[in-house]
Amino acid sequence: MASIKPSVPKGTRDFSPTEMVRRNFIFDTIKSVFRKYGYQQIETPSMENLSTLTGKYGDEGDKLIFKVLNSGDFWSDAESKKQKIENFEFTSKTLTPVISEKALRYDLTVPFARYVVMHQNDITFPFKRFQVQPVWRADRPQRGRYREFYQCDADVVGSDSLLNEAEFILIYDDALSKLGLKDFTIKINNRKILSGIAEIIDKADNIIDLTVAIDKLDKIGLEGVIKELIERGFTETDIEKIKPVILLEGSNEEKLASLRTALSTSVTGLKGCEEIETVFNYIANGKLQTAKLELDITLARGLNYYTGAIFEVKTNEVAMGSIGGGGRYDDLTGMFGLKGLTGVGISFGADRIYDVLEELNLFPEASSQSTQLLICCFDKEGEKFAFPVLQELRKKDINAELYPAGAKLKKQLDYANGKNIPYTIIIGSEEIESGLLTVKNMISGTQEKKSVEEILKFSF
RNA sequence: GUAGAUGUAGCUCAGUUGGUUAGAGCAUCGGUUUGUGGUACCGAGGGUCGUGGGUUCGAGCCCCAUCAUUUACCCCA
Repeated sequence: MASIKPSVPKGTRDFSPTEMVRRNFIFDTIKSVFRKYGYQQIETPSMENLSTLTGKYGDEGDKLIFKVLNSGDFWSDAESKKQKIENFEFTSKTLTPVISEKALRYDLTVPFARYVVMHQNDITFPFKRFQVQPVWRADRPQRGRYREFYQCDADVVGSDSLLNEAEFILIYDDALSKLGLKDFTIKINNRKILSGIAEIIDKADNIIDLTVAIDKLDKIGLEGVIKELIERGFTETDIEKIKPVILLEGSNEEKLASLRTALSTSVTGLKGCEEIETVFNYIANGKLQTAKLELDITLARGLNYYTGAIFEVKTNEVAMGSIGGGGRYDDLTGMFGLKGLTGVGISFGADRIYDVLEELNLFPEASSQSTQLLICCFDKEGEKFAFPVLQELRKKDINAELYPAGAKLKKQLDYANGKNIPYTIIIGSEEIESGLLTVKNMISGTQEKKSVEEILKFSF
C-alpha cells in the first residue's frame, strides 16, 4: 500500500503532552475564575443545524461557517428535490442548503442562545453559564488565527443589571492576572453611543457603515477613516459633526463629558453614556488588579447582535489581535422565538492567550512534569517484586510508573530524563534479597537504600 | 477573494558565477560500560532537494507552471 504523507488540515494543530499541560493551565485558570463568580458549565454539540447558524454573523460570517455534507446519497436527494420545485437551478447558494443541513459551530454564543430557548422551562433566570469548547471558522490561517480554536465563554441571560457588565470586567482582570499577564487593556464601548453618533447626523440606518469605518481609526488614521466614510456615502457636513467624537481624548471621565455634550440631542446616545458611567462607578469601588479600563468609541465588533456594552481585551505586551471580546445582546433569543430575554457575555480566546504566554515565557516551570517516580527493574523477577510496590505508591497518590522489564538500565534512566521524572527506584536481585531498594534522585544524582515502608512514608 | 515570502534528513537550517558521490546541529538507534541517566567519545540509519516541465554538456541553484506552507489586507478570538 502506498503511504501518504501525514498532515493535518490547514489551520488545525496537534497538541503534544507539554502543550496540553500548558493549555490545561489556561483552561483551568479561566474555569476556576468563572466558577468563583457563580457560572455553571454546559456543553453543546460540535454540530448545529445549519439553519441555526446562518444569518447570525453577517454575510462575511456565513461564508466562514464549515458546512457538513449530508450523509447518504446527497446527490440523488438533491436531484429529486430539484424536480419538485419549478424553475429551480443549482447555484452555490441554492445547492448548499440542499446538500448540507448541519454545520460546525462558529462561536459559543449562538448555540447558547439556542440552548436557552430549548431549555427555557428548566432554567431559573438569571442564568449564568460558562462553556469551554472548540469552534471552527473557514478563514485563512495566519498569526494568531486558526481554523479550529477554543473559546472560553461566560454569559448571563435574564438580567439587565449593569452589575453583570462590571463583573465581566473583574473576571477579565482576575483571570488574565492569574495567567501572569502584566499589561493589558479592557476596552469598553456601548452600542447606544454609536447609535447616538449616527442619530446626530440623521444616518441612523447607516450605523454599520459608520462604525465599520471608525473602527479602523488606529489602523488607517483619521484621513483614511474620512476617505472611507465618503466612499460609504457620508457627506462633508456629517464628517465635521462626528469628527470631535471620533477624536475623543483624555481620561474616561473627560471622554464621557465631551460625549454628553456632543450627543446632547440624542436620547439613545445619552443613555449609552449613562450605562458606561454606571459600570465605571461599580469598578471604582472595587479596584482592578492589573487591567487598564478604557472607553473606546471606535470599538464596534459583533454589531449584528450587540445592543449595549461592547468589550474587547488587548495585551500591550506583544502584537496580537484581541484576546477576548464580548457584549450585551438584548434580543439574541428572539431569532429562536423567545422574545424579550436580555443577555451579556464575554469570551476568552484561549489559543491566542497561549501564544501570548509562550512569547512572554510565562508558563509555570513545574507544568512540564507529571510522573513523580519511575521503578526500574531488570528481569521478570524484579517486575514481579515491583508491581505490588507500584500499587502501594499509587494508593498514596504518587504518580508512578513501572518500566517493563528487559531494557537496559541506561535506556530506563533515559526514559525518566525524557519525561522529567524526579525520582527512580532500582530493583535488581540484590535489592530483592535485602529488601532495601535503591532510590535515586534524578536531579542531584544521589541514591540511597530504603525499605518499602520507608519509601511509602517518603514524600516525593 | 487580493498581494508578498518560503519549500533541501523526523526537527532547525547551510549549500559559493550552475560543476564529481548534497552537508551540519539537534533528535533517534547502537557501542565504549552484560546494574546507573542528564555532562564525554566512537559509529549507524534516514533525502525522488515540494511536484511537473524547460534552458544547459551538466540544475538543489536559472526560467515557466502547479501544489503546499506562511505573512499582510478584508474580517475576526
